[in-house]
Amino acid sequence: MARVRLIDVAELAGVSMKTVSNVVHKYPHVAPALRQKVQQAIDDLGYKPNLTARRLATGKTGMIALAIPEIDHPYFSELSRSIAEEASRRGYRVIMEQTLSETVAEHAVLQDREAGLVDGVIFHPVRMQALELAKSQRDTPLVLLGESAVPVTTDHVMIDNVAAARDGVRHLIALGRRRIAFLGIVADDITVTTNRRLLGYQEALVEAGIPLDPELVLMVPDFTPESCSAAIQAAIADGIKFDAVLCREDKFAVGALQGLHRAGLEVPHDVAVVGWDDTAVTSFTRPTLTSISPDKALLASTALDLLEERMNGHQGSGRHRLVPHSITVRESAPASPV
Amino acid sequence: MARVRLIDVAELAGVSMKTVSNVVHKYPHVAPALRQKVQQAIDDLGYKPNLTARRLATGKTGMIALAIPEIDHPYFSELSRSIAEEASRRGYRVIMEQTLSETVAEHAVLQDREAGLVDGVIFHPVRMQALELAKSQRDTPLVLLGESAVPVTTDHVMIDNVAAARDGVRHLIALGRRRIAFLGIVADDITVTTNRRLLGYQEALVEAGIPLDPELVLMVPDFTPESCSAAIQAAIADGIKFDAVLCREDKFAVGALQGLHRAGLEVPHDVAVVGWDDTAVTSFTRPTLTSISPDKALLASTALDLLEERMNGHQGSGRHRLVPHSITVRESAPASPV
DNA sequence: CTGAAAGCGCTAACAA
DNA sequence: TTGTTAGCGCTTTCAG
Repeated sequence: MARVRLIDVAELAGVSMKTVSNVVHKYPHVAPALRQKVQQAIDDLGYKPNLTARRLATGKTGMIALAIPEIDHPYFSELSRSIAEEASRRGYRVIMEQTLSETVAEHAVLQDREAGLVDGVIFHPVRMQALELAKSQRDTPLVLLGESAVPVTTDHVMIDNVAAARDGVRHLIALGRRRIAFLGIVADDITVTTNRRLLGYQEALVEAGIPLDPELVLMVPDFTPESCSAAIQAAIADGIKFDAVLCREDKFAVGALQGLHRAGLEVPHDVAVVGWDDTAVTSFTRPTLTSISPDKALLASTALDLLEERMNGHQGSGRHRLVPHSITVRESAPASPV
Repeated sequence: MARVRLIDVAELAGVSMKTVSNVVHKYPHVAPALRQKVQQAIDDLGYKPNLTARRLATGKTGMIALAIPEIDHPYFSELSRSIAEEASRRGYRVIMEQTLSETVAEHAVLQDREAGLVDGVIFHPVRMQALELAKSQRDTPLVLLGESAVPVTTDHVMIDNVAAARDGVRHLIALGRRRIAFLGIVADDITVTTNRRLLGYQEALVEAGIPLDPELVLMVPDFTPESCSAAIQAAIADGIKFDAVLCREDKFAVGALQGLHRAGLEVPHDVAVVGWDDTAVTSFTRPTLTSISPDKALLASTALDLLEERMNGHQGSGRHRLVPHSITVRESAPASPV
């Protein structure tokens, strides 16, 4: 069954392509009789416009690319959902690009691999540096997410990680905790994100007059909950005392919870735990997890706002938007002292 | 900065478009000197082929659509990752289509694929019936996932849900459990999937000579863990006795674990729990979750195998592939009796 | 309000 | 081995 084209419809209806096109686009000024006839022909033939051809003609693809490290990481899958919904609300389709945090894959995103494929790109880099990003010549609009790289030249959306970490620690301090650990620094992966969060953690401590204790900044070999659990247990075995843990992401907090449980400590009674990202896993754990919560929906819509402006020709220099965060209180670090 | 086109490169290099095209496509029979010169021009101009134009000319889009209910459901996000990786390995990009389990959105998936946007579609329906799917006009290859609708006319990949449920129950029986509950039937949402799993559950019971007890088939109002927790607690409050629960998905099992804990029961000692899908959450819970594990990677590659064959012109009738499953044993239902 | 025709950028058959 | 050119299917001036 060969595809039916615009011109086939035109012939059947005995009109020109333009008229068919007008009907397809619901252009108002078409004689009712003609519209009728054309619509009939469209239905009879089962005509569907070829989007690729339309794109070539208009220059707009109606698609955006979303490039993230991992589709199945809780934070990114939730963020993807927000972005996908927001995009579809605005009439865009989204093509998924998974970088797996690999440098080559991230470069590929910037190489305009999507040349002419998408109208714009939303990219959450983790490896690329601001400088590299700034240097890359692109002609497809780009909006950056996250804080790994913040080149002044490019539009960017993120939460204030320093402030958020500070808020998390303040919450813990309000609970009466003084020995607050930070989990964790991933070996060989000192990302900007981690640094920002660590900085906020330290600021809040200093602000409260609590001396910084380097041994409270825990190291982990990788990003798995298991490693975090082991790190917590090791710290306890080493005699390091702490009554709270601020975790750099929910999965770390999951590991912390497990490690604490195995060590025979009770959360939040003995140790309070705060996660980060407020993903669905926060309600899967025991106890449920208090977590720092970036406003993902707003993040998505802000990113799309900026991107759409660029796609519509906005030419100014890089804009930077801070999206609000909050802290969702659950059992692992309740609202008031236990 | 206007986009640079093939013809611009050709002019700069002083050759024809065809030669440039040959270089771009790494066609071997090009005089080295020319290749050199053309490559130079490409680099100087920063030429990137316009994929949309290429598509119009070739008729291949190099893209497939992946239509799933929810991007951020653990099972679907993990499946998406497998599919995205497999697709990219084969040179396809994937565009994400989220149906949110809505009938209109599912119909849109089938309309869309007529639009020349993608070369093929992988679709996990939950609302559409086999009949509707079978009726739909098709000129874009389609592969179905899941068991909601299994029209004989369409390629299809799934696991044997009846057998998998049977295996789950057998595992529980081997643990010495006799009062095995099924969680759960979602009100107003009697899907085929649930039915298959329920059937396997019943078969295994019958096979073991355990009488079926309708009150052990638990109802839940919706898909949240909270509702499952409540359902479990309500059952216990009603005096229903059980020593094991087979759950129709991991999130239900998470809820079961919470409900059991709140009711003061210990897992697996008092009640053993088996989840379904073997998603990452299985290791986030306490205790960790034994779960029925579909081979997601194989599911992804099988779906792409079928789809690629169709895209390459295969015309036979619908093929149905069963992908193996296993049961990943963790703490909630260990390998041997406790 | 409708028709004719010139692109959009690339591919591929056919020539040279 | 390289050049020419006719499409791919739709949009969009510009006439009529």
